[in-house]
Amino acid sequence: MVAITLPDGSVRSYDGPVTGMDVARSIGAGLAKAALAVRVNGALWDLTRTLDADSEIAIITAKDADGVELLRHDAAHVMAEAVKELYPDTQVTIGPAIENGFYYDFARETPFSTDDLAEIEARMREIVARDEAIIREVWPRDTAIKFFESLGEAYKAEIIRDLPEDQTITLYRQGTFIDLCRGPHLPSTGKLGTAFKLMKVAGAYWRGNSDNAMLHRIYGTAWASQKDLEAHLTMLEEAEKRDHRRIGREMDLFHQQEEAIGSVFWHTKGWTLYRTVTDYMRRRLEAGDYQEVKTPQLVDFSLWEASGHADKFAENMFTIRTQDDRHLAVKPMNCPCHVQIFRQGIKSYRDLPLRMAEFGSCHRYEPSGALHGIMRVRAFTQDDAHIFCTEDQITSETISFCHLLKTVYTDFGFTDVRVKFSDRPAKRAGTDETWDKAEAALMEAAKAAHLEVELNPGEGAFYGPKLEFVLKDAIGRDWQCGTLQVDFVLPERLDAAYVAEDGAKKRPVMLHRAVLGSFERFLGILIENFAGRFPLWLAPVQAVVAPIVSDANDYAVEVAAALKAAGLRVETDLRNEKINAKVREHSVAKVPLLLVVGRREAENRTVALRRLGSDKQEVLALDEAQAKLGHEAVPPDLV
RNA sequence: GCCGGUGUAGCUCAGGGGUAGAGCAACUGAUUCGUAAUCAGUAGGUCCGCGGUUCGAAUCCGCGCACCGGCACCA
Repeated sequence: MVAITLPDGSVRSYDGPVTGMDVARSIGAGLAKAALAVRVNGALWDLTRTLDADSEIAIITAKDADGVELLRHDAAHVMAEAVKELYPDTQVTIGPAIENGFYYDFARETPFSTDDLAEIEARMREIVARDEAIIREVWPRDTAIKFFESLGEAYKAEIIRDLPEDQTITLYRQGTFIDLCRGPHLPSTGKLGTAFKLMKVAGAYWRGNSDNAMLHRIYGTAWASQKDLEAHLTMLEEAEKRDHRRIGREMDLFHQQEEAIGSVFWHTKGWTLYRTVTDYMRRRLEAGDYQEVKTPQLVDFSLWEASGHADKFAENMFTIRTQDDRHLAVKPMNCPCHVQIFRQGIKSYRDLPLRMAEFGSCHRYEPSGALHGIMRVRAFTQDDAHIFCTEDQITSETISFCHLLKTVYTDFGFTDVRVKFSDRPAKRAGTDETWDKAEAALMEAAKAAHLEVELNPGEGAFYGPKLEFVLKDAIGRDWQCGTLQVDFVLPERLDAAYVAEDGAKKRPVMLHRAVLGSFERFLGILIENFAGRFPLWLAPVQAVVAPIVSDANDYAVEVAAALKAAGLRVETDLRNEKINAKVREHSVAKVPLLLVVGRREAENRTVALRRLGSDKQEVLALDEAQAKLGHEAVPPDLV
């Protein structure tokens, strides 16, 4: 007898061993048809695996997140089968499910072209129609290695060799295709359905290491239903429409050109946005008792050697040999310079915590392939600060930083924030004892700040562990912006010290922190998050006054002056165009407020206000509009 | 940096060994109009750059550059 407990708590008994499929069938034909896999005591299993002990199980269908993930994983296998049928000389490597879809990496001489995708996808649909049973097989390790080698599948053989000795080796067979896989899988290829699409080809290094061979990756997307697939494709189109490079051009915010690769030419409207953000941050920093500084662009290379940055990042620094044979670097970051300011004069424990902020203009020679609009550039400005403090102050400083961060993100409209904890990387400065101390201190501070952190092993900075703050935008994409890093190493290397209560010389701890990251990138994120439709306080042009007839021009100019006096960024549109055209153009230009004035308004000293995104009008007295809109346009920290 | 793709007017794009094309935008003129495109006309090009093939190259070939999508990188 086997007793099976279902998620609702009910228990079913079966004579002898049963499979997940047997249980699903005994519950109902509909469920049996929809079943993709089964969760057994918390682990996902194939439906065909035998349950020979009492278990708690749940039948997984495409309605479960796990079910969709299995679907995507199967899509990868079906794609591999299709590729092997069409191009038998191709080796298969790995092919996991990922967010929204799947990919598979193939090794072959000739890369796939986008034109091949249609053919591969058509073959995948045939394989789904064949409804091949997917069968799990357990193989002895050595036999499996020999088998894959005999097929010429060197990568698969290598994967098995690297698996732990005690790992069960499972292969999955569908039709004539057989693949090494941990599983589980759907019962047959037909269960995959038709809601998938191959998206793009790309290069990818074997095992993610750039020293290894480049494989050819095909990305696809797969969903539980055609409707979900279409919704996803629509979302991608929407994402493309909010591309910051496109909106930057359309709204005349900035441009980039060949003569200054990886740099931004900010146009007046973009720079207005930029200044609005920096002005806001400056006020927040002042309120948080930071002191602002400015440090040199060109710094002798020896300082970067002393800090340890040269060891790791020399190739990514712009350097200069001067006429008098000095070796300078354009600063790639601000921390060593801040330590130089800290070192001026004698610092006492009474000076701590000392919060030193800089809108630090930095240059890094980023690899050409990394550049991306204004999001990843070679010239950028960080909202950087270093907090020099004692070990005892790490917790309280972390708490107040988290407060600042939350306030700022909320003001910019981001409320969904995740936190990652990145600990020691393989290549690092400082002793293990120092790292133990730094990691423990940061973790404790994170707990005290009531943060729920996800572990991100091995991803810390070379000088210390870090918290990374990831925010979610309006269409669900993640952006890593804020960071807080604990550093016991740099103060030592650059000889920063303060005099403690007992008169002894001590090392401060440095907390490296940024809220936005870089202004360039953050503005890119803002542009994409709002799709250019900025909240009033951020909009480069907040209001346009548009007369209907030229008789109202003088009054329009007067209205604009009144709004300007109330602190708004306002333009007039006196062109000899119909009001329809003006409404359309300023709506397309994403101007939040449109004030239309005709003869009626000029006579009554009113304005007809139309807000972006609405086709309704509100007629207000000019005085009233001035007060009301002036109030609405105030940045959130000044309300 | 690596793999693949793209590069034609300000923008979106068509064309393709024989005088460079459209729509929108721009400019000029007319129109004074009540909430998402008024009409007419004019002008606009190193077809990414450099070399090669050819009587002739924007088109074919080679090299380079930039950008786009990934990978790797991200102090």
